[in-house]
Amino acid sequence: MSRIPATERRTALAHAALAVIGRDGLAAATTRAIVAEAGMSLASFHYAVASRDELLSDVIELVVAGEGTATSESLLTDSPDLRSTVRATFSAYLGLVRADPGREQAMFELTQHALRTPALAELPKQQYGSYQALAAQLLVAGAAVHGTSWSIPVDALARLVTALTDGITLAWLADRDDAAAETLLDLATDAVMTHTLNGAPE
Amino acid sequence: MSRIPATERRTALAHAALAVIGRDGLAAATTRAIVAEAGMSLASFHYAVASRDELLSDVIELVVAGEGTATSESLLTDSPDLRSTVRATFSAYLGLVRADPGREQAMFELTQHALRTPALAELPKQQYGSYQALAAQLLVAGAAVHGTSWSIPVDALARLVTALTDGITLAWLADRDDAAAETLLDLATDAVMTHTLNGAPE
DNA sequence: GCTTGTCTGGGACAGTTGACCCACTTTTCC
DNA sequence: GGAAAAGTGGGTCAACTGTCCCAGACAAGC
Repeated sequence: MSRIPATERRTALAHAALAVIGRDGLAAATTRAIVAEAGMSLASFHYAVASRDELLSDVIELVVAGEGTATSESLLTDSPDLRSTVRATFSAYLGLVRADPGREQAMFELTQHALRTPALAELPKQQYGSYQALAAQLLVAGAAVHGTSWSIPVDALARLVTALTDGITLAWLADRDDAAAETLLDLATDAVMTHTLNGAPE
Repeated sequence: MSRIPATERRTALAHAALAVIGRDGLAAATTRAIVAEAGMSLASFHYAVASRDELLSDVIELVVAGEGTATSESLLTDSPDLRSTVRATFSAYLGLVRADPGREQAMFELTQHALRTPALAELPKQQYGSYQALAAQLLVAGAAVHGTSWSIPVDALARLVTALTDGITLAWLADRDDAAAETLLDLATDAVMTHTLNGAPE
């Protein structure tokens, strides 16, 4: 193993941990599994980071910073009207979930674990703030493209969008029912489109 | 410890496990913690159940059977109109979450663990089927009381309601923002009311 | 060139966990 | 009443986990 400064090792470990969690789950992300994924020796772990929980904190910060979450570029499409845009964005998101279910499940597992761990209890708040900020950004951009705006505060609508995507994801993870998921995407689109300035859900 | 038949011990262990998971999380629900909660000796555990995962399977079946989930009686209220009923039911649900956050978190943890465990992988499908059936039941009952019905299949609407409640719960668990949760309840109500026969969301 | 500080590898340790074994007691049933 | 079955308790085991230690290798600065 070549010599790598501790700070670099730290971020490499966080990335490795995220990979392991996505593939095998949080419970399988032991210190040994993480260093194996990163190609390091076990001693490097505690040289770079004080404890496993501290590394998990780094992992969540990684998620908050946007990695692990989809970027707005990958979700925002150009469609003839706002309704199509919203629907296409929901659809693109579901596509990401279906392409890598483990990664999305990793987000839930990290949240649940952080909520149960006093030292990490503040992180889910940031995590969901990050999600909602992404949703808000997409909502503003989508409305702007089609020269419209929303009839209620974007923050409130962003929270709705985040709740919907979480719910859509959990339901699909549980039963993998593609048809039902598509129908739910339609309803989610309706729910958002109710709050356009012109008001008409059609 | 008095003598108890193995089948009774098995259900008692499942209830104890659910209590431990709700209080301390799934990771803390070790065989020793569970038997301590149930007031049994460790040997009784493996006499009543073959493995820890088998007991967790029982726990999820408990959830599917309705325990751990709110009953429709506790959620269905009588309100002057359908919109008020829907809104009050959402509100009652959020009240349950706020009263015992750990219990609702336990549901998520059980789902995530089951999804990662091949032997339990089928259970989340039943779990979410159970949630959606409860939602469908509430939707039908609510519409019937006010002499209306829904403009789309109840199953599809039930999936939307379940997705919304999951999303509302996760967001509240993460940031404990009561005001934002109330606003989100309004939007969730709008999303459901869009699909009444008369159509008007007002 | 040599000292100082940074990094690395292998090994070790204590604690916890799921599982299990065996001797014992209690119930059941003939 | 006695044999068979059912249930109980304590102790034990191997595996795994997070953490740490220490001897050595490398890089940087004087």
